[in-house]
Amino acid sequence: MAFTFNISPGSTTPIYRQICEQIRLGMATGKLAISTQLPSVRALAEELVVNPNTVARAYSELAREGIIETRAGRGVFVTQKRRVFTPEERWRRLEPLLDGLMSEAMALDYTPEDLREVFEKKLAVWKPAKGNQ
Amino acid sequence: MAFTFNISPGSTTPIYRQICEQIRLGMATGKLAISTQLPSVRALAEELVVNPNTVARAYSELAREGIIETRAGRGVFVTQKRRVFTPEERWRRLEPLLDGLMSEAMALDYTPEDLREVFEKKLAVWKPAKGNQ
Amino acid sequence: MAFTFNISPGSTTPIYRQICEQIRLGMATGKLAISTQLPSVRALAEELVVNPNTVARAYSELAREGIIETRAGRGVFVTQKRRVFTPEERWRRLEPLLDGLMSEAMALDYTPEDLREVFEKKLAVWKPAKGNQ
Amino acid sequence: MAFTFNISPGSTTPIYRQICEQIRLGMATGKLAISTQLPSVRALAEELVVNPNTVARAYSELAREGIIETRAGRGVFVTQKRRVFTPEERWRRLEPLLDGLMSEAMALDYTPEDLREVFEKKLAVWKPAKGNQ
DNA sequence: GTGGTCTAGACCACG
DNA sequence: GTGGTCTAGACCACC
Repeated sequence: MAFTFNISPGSTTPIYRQICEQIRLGMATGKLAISTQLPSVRALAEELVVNPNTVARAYSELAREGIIETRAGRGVFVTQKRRVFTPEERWRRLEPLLDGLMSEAMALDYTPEDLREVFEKKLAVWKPAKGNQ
Repeated sequence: MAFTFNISPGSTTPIYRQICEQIRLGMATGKLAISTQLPSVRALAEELVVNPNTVARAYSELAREGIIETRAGRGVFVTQKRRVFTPEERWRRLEPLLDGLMSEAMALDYTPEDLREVFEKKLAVWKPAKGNQ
Repeated sequence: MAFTFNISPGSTTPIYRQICEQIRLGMATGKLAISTQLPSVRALAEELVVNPNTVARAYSELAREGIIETRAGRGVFVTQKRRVFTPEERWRRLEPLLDGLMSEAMALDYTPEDLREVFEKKLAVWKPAKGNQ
Repeated sequence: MAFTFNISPGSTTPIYRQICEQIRLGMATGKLAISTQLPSVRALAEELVVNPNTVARAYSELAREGIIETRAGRGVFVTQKRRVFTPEERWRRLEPLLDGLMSEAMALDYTPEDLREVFEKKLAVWKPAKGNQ
């Protein structure tokens, strides 16, 4: 499998979250199909040169969301995604990120138009996800 | 009172950051005009039932962004926004928030269309900022 | 030890700022190379006999300037310097220091020639910075 | 007398210090000759729209340095400047400002050449002082 | 009265 | 172990 991870240890976002994002992005873009096997915690940790605990945390996060499944003794696999949040729960989680984005954008003097532009650009990267869900 | 704050101490986003966001939103929507005096550190701390240091931190953050001005012994004032950061730095600060938003939205099963919709709704709230700066 | 700090708690300049200056000087003179790890907040606090918060404040100041990088759980590292501020902002921050210097020098009866001499002497100490950034 | 003050209340440098600087600069450039009478505390406070205490503090600072003299019931006058500091004392006061300047300049990514240039420019403004001391 | 700095010590997220 | 956040309360400079 040709899936490669891209982690920047110096970023402000935690490494375990970056790993989560990479896997979600991989699924979204179709690079990680359902039932694909992911590298083991140990293997991925070695590949990314990070602490195995960090990888384990990322996997457990994804497992809690039903995105991946660890089958005892067999490995970690991408699974059909289940919808586990209520609409209220989803909004409760998303809204602060949206507020944070707007607030920071305003502080940085982005115009609404500029912000929309970069938003759409980013969205285009994620969009291929749709067909896969 | 002309401006009321709304803080949730249990949130994952730090209190000082929530204060920053509230003030930026107030400015963006025109509720806080230029040269308006903000509540004193101690007064706001009492109102929000938080430590004065927490408020002070929020204020100093905003001051560094050039959004407010603190005059020793006189108080804190809303000021004409200055452009402080280079374009590269602005993007460097905004992009991770955008990535985080996309990633979380996808994890929550938002479709790109849903996400765009809530984005535009939020943007409309902030947009009045433009004419006021 | 590769780098020693020199703090005077009785000075008019805040301790956290003295720490910043020491580190910037270290980098400027090449004693602190890029990707060098700095002492941990707690370790440096103990060494200087100051409160950990004071050290943390100095570090966060430098991080905001793009001079160092703090990686959660791993430590603080010297980083490649980024240009963070707009030219206007840079001058806005430098000019008052220059004015203060001139004013104080004149109050102390320094002649322009004397002042230039000590200026050049100090500049020579900092100058090695250039090749290192 | 045509001497006018120029105070910015929003600056980071305290107002009383700005007043001191203005008067020193006035003397330096010859606009305030020896024996010139300065405005009274009350009058200057009104002119600058600041607290009279602030003006009083500036005057007392200058008086302590022997730059001005308040003659009971007659007013405040510019006087021959006396040298009141030992060489060590002078250096002890000047050096931290010089260090702060260098450190900030380095943090802002000024090259030594750039810094020298703006230093010389500022010095040129102060230079006329020489003939007057 | 105002904000700025510092200390002391707690809790949490991250690796 | 690391840094980030918050609280509590002190002292000082400024107005």
